[in-house]
Amino acid sequence: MSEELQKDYHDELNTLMVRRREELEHLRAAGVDPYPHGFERNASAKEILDTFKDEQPQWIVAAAGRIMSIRRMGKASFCHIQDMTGKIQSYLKKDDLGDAYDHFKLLDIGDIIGIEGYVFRTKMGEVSIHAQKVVLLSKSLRPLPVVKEKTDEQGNKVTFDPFSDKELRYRQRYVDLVVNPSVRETFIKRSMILRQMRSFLDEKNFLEVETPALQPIYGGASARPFSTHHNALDIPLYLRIADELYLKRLIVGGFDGVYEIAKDFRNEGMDRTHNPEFTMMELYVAYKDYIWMMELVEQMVHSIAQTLNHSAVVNLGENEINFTPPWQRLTMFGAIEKYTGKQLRGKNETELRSAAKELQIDLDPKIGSGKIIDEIFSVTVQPHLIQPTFIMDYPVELSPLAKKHRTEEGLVERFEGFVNGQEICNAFSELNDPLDQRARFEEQVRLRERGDDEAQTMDDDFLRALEYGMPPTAGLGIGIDRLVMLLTQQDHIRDVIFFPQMRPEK
RNA sequence: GAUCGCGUAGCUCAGCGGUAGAGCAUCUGCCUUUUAAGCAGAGGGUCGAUGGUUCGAGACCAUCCGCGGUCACCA
Repeated sequence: MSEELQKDYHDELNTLMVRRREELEHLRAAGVDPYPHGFERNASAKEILDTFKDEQPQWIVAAAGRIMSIRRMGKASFCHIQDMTGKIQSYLKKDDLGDAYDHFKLLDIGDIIGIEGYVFRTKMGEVSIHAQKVVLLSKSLRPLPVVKEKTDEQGNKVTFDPFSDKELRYRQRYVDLVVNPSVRETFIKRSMILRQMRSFLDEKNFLEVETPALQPIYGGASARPFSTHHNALDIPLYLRIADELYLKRLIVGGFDGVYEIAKDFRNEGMDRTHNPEFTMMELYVAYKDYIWMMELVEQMVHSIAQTLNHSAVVNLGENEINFTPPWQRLTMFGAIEKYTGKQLRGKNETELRSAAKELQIDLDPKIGSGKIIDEIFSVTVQPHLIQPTFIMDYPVELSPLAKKHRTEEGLVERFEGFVNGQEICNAFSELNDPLDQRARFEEQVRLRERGDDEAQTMDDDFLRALEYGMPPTAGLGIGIDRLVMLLTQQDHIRDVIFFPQMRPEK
């Protein structure tokens, strides 16, 4: 490295990084382009390992990837390179490579190289590439965490010094992905889940659409929004907390089935199951109701599980979860009765409060009867809902956008799906009576005035749309991140989001 | 937001008042089928930051920053 460069970097770079910059200069001096423009590959690590047969004629492959380990033995070396499909070993010999072998000696773990050679099996039995050409494709200037693996006598993989610092893993997800193969697998599964969901919905001829993420009036859920400002219009705007009201406008507009997979944003706390931005799938289908929607959810989730694992069963800790339809169906009041012995249907607020007290549930004195029932439900019932279960028919106060129950006074046609004690979807027969909807909004406005800052706001344009007439419609929302957590056995939302929200560094 | 815990070499960690340590990685030498390669040697740190206590602080105290767990709010 030139003295100037060294001086420039000396204060801020550790010796490992200075060292790599020096190697870069040596390679350039030797006429090696450390950042060439491409490399023609014809095999992946996995293909080579899966298809190699010892008795086959010589098979020349060209593979590329990141160097993950090097074992140098004087005039010959072994290294492992890793591509998207896995790792493959390569054997490099001075006799075969000449000058290129000397250049190889300047390479490090983390560099990206291309290797051409024939596939063989080493004395120790590992399928490897006997290199005839090696070319540097990208010189790495930062040391990669070195994670070593060994296979013990029982055939189990033992990992040494895993890259495990959570802060580093999330801030530098690119490193996490390079070094922790299971992380890469989880995100590949996330993609497969989304792909299967789309193909399931597309096959039913539902139309994938896009609606505004920047909204002058936010609605469709009970949550606090992020707010921002549009300079040219000089108006406040909100990041959407849900797509619901826009998608229903599209049903008014004459589409029979629309869905959107999009980010929603909610300005609330973060924990195991909450990230401020998260992915939601919402689906609306004209001329259908919530009973129809339950069957669709069962089928869809089952088809996703099946595609992902070739099985309807997912192992989650001690539980074996079976997604095979039909799922258990319970009404909300029926479920509470099943797990507490108490029948709360038709009880007034005072009676509900005393029931809660008997169950040793502390309640906020401000909340009304709907929320009291919800609270009792989530404490006494929800943890028991391990196998996929639909809970149906919620109190009207909890659901200002859902249609009144066709027979049960005071309830709405709504269901939530629960798996492993967690909610995975929310759906209802959509409220399409414009006068009823206006009254529900007015009730929400009253709640807001009483200090409930999560109550929904009046949306006059949405009401205008309903006044033109919306067909009977079934609607559904599925939190994609939580579904992915379930199907990939991750217990933190951060582990299914590539770049979870973090405080900025420094 | 409240509360508890953590922050030491590139990575994973030990040290808990008395000269900053280990393994891997890195560098030098030897080594042409190794695989946590091996053998011999070497370098590498404002111990998260700032104040304080002390003859002396990585360690004790205070404040701040970052991360994590739990609770609250929520999907």
